[in-house]
Amino acid sequence: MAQLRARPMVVEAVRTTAPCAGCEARPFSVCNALDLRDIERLSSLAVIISVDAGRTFIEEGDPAEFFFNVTAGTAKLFKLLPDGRRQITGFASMGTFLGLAVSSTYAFGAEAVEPMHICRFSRTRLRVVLDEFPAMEKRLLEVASNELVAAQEQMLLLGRKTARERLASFLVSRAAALPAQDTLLADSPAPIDRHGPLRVSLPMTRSDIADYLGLTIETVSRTLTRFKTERLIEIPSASEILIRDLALLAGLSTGMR
Amino acid sequence: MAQLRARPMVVEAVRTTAPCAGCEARPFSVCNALDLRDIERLSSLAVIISVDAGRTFIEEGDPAEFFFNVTAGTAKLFKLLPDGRRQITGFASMGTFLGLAVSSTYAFGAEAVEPMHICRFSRTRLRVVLDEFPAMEKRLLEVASNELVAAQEQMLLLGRKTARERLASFLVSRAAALPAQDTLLADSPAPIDRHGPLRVSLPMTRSDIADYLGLTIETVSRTLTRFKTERLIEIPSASEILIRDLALLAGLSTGMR
DNA sequence: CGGAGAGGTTGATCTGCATCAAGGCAGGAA
DNA sequence: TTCCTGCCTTGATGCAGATCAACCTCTCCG
Repeated sequence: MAQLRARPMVVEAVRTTAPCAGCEARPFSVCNALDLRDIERLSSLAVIISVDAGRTFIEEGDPAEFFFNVTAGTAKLFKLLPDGRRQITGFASMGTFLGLAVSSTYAFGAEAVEPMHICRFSRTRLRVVLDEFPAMEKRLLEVASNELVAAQEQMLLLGRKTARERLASFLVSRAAALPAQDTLLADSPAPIDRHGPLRVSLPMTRSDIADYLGLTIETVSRTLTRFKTERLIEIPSASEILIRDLALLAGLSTGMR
Repeated sequence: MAQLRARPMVVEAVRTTAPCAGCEARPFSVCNALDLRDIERLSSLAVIISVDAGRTFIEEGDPAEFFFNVTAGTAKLFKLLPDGRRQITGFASMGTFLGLAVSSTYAFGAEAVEPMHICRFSRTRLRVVLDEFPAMEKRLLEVASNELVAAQEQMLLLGRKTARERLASFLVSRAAALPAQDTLLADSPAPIDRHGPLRVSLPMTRSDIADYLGLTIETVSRTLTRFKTERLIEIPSASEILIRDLALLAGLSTGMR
């Protein structure tokens, strides 16, 4: 259970001032609450940074100087125990807003699992702007509320579900998040109850999945293999899963058998 | 792991329109963001209800018609799996605001563990008022952010801590929450690092504690007994714990030994 | 092309906590 | 008082998932 991990240093490549107006992530993010004129104002505060895969860009306990908005790539958010045990509390992808804590230090760390682009704001300066734009503050409250609901769902998973149910839940939630990731054209309201095969990408390692689900690498691997032999999924490559019957998997995730 | 539970009906005793001005819970709640004039306005929307111990007043999945503000007593918030497994996601006491979800249905259930007084607002009507009082909306964002941090801490507990560490964490967090509960006089910033004995009350049952920590009743009982034999705590009664060395317990809660 | 290293899979064994089982204890009703 | 009834404790046993240990399979780089 206890495994120590290296702590990569926080280094970032600052790129340029942000062109919010043409931002691809805007439709998915809190920034969308503003109209074009206000976006201009926001733009002046934002700095876009690039983060390499494996790079830690938020260190738990460090002074919380910035807010972040993910515009490309995926990060894992995590908390550590002194002996190195790790709990991943979530994955952040395009449109995710980070750094909501009221405290003056970050309550969690964040590390890129894929190369990322991140929009960075000074906390103090964004706070001033937020007072001018109540629409954005309202949007942030919505985001926080949704994350709270997701967090409660994850507590149910971690506290009461079996390994099988955890993996099933994970795959189903990945599948549910899909349309926001690739179907930019269709404006359909998320085909969650689809039956046909569904391709899910897993940019994170088995170790990350294990630390997210409160399991070990071995149990994750074994359980996925078992799903495969049961014809619930296919595993074309380690980072890609094909769901053959989403409804069945969804049932499994809540303990139906 | 699977135990079915009875589902008590939702019945509430409506009392009267709320006198927010003299509300004892106000210093602890979001309402404190408003000045006396605005409080008057808020008062007109609030209805105070009494809830008996054991009564469910929020049913998971029901239409989310109300916001709630706890003014007295304690509630457990929980999510259920179809087979009856339960995860308690938190306890709500004086000052706690409930019902933040954006969704149109409640994402969790709530049941009183002690007799309660609750301040109830119509969601739609409060929303209108919130637009007028950005200070309160801002306060809600703070509350949500803090709960998010607490939720992440709980995920770490549920995903990665041992039974001993979970119980230690639970007792320590109960002790940390103490000053807000009984020390109204002193304005000290929470004596978390105290060493002397510290009295903690546990209004919830062992079953509730188990469902909050992702354990069984038996493990909770055994672990507390072990703490007692190790002279870390005393147990004058089942609903009361005396912490003999908070610092030691706090160390235990993060895996130090 | 080969070799190294990181990540993934599979098998054998162990163990912390769950499950099953039996009392104990305190408070309320008759 | 005695008898419930709900909650808690304690003991014996079982098992899901952790741990320990190979081995496989990529991918990258010389």
